[in-house]
Amino acid sequence: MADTLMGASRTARERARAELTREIKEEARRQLAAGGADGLSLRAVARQLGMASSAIYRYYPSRDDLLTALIIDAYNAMGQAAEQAIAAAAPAPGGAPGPGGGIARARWLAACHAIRAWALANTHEYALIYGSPVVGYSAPQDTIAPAARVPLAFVGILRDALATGETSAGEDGEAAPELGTGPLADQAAALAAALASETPVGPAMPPWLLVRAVIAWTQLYGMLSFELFGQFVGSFEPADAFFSHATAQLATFVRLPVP
Amino acid sequence: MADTLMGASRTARERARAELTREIKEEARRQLAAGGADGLSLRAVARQLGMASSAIYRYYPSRDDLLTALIIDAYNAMGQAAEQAIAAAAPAPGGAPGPGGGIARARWLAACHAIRAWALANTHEYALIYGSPVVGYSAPQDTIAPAARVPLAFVGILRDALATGETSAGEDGEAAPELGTGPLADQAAALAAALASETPVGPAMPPWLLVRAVIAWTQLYGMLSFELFGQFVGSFEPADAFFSHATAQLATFVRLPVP
DNA sequence: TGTACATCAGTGAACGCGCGTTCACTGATGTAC
DNA sequence: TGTACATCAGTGAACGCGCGTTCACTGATGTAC
Repeated sequence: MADTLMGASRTARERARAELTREIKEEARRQLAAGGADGLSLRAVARQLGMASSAIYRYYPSRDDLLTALIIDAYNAMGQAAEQAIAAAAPAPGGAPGPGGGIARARWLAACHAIRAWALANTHEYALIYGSPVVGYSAPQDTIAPAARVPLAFVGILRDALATGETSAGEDGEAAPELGTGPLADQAAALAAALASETPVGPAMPPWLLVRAVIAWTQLYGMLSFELFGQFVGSFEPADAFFSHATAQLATFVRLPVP
Repeated sequence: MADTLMGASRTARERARAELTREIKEEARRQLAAGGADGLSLRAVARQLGMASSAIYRYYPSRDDLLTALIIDAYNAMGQAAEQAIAAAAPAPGGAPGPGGGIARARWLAACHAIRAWALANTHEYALIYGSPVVGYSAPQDTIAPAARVPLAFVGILRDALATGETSAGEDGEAAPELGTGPLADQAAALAAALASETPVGPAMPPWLLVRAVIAWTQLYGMLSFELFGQFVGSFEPADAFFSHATAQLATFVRLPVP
């Protein structure tokens, strides 16, 4: 009976295949960290694993497929880092979150710092997903859901804040005119509608706040890229203090006030 | 006597050398635009120019030197685009600029849009200088002055605005505490001092405004990279409206108010 | 439980490609007398 | 102005390298009776 466990004992072949698939990807990630996306070579991976280079093709039909797997993993790892930080920032031991505790702000800042920590620890994986595109490679559909994890996590924080009333941004028309009418207002409204229909629970994001969130997101990304790609050398390096300062301002910018 | 002109008639050899050096660089830039930095090959350049691949080495001692030349050119081209836009935004037909005309803001916005236009028109050159670093290449000293042109142009706008009184940010201590004390305040003060000693004329940049300028600069860069590297696909693409909106907010953020 | 056949992981040789860089050389351009 | 020598651009062959991918094959693992 011990044989019929969960699937832990699928055939030996299947277990070996799963394990090798993982090992190949891990070795590939190691080479990515060493030499960037262009330094990743199937032959070198095979060599390191002590197998013939042609054997790799039993697991990944081409180099691009291996790259895609790494890209998806990178998006997911970054997304997970953000999500875990968000969860840890507000343990929510049961019951509704307190109304004025600044929980959303804490979550926001925690997510920003977790993303930076992940990026600093995984420079080349970060470059793989947010750096200049790899020439001759076009990302398949499978990457878009993982790529959306981080943005969605940020949006989630804001929607929760609207739901708990931590931010009152949704109600009055006060800041709405900042968008005016025009293409941007249309794009933002369309995106807000798409978000609302995907996860219909809770309050909808007002379009203008969505735009602010995207601004914050590009800002975060710009800072990380500057730091990782060496544009801060000689000015704000190390960038810890600058990053903390800027993210705090960003949190306020997306209407998550200091408690 | 017509022979002794400016230098237009250095020896035939020297003229030929200068011309070929330029042609090699131009062909290299063409290949860069086609295939990115990794698609740039000395052999392909030579082929296109109808010469032996070894001949390139009479002009550039190695592939890295050619890359460096392209990088410096890219920084300079982008810097020039910004500077020209700034100059054009305020023709200054003589006499002191009017006190409350919003000239500095116009300059700021013009610079942002000029930079975006340049980046959109020269995607791969942009990626070369602001994308993920080329593996195995480390930028020599010669690149740092050209790289500073754009940031210095932005700082110049702000200093002019302080000088003309278009922004009164320098006088009161109002916003100063936003930095507090700590590493960031120190870094900003050091950078402000370095800037002041480089170009001693005019008012010094208050450190907190300098930090805001850097935030704006990272934001601008983040938006451009998102747009160019395809992260806006399906949301704010085309990004014209978003960009205009965000840069307008940034101008206000660095204390260049709407007129 | 034991045998016959099908599946599939892994091999090793090969194809065809392109690259950066070096080197001894030829022949044209420049310079000094 | 004319000759003798030095400089230097450009050649073509070669070195040594690594890559992605294909293909016919061997041998182990799984499956059906």
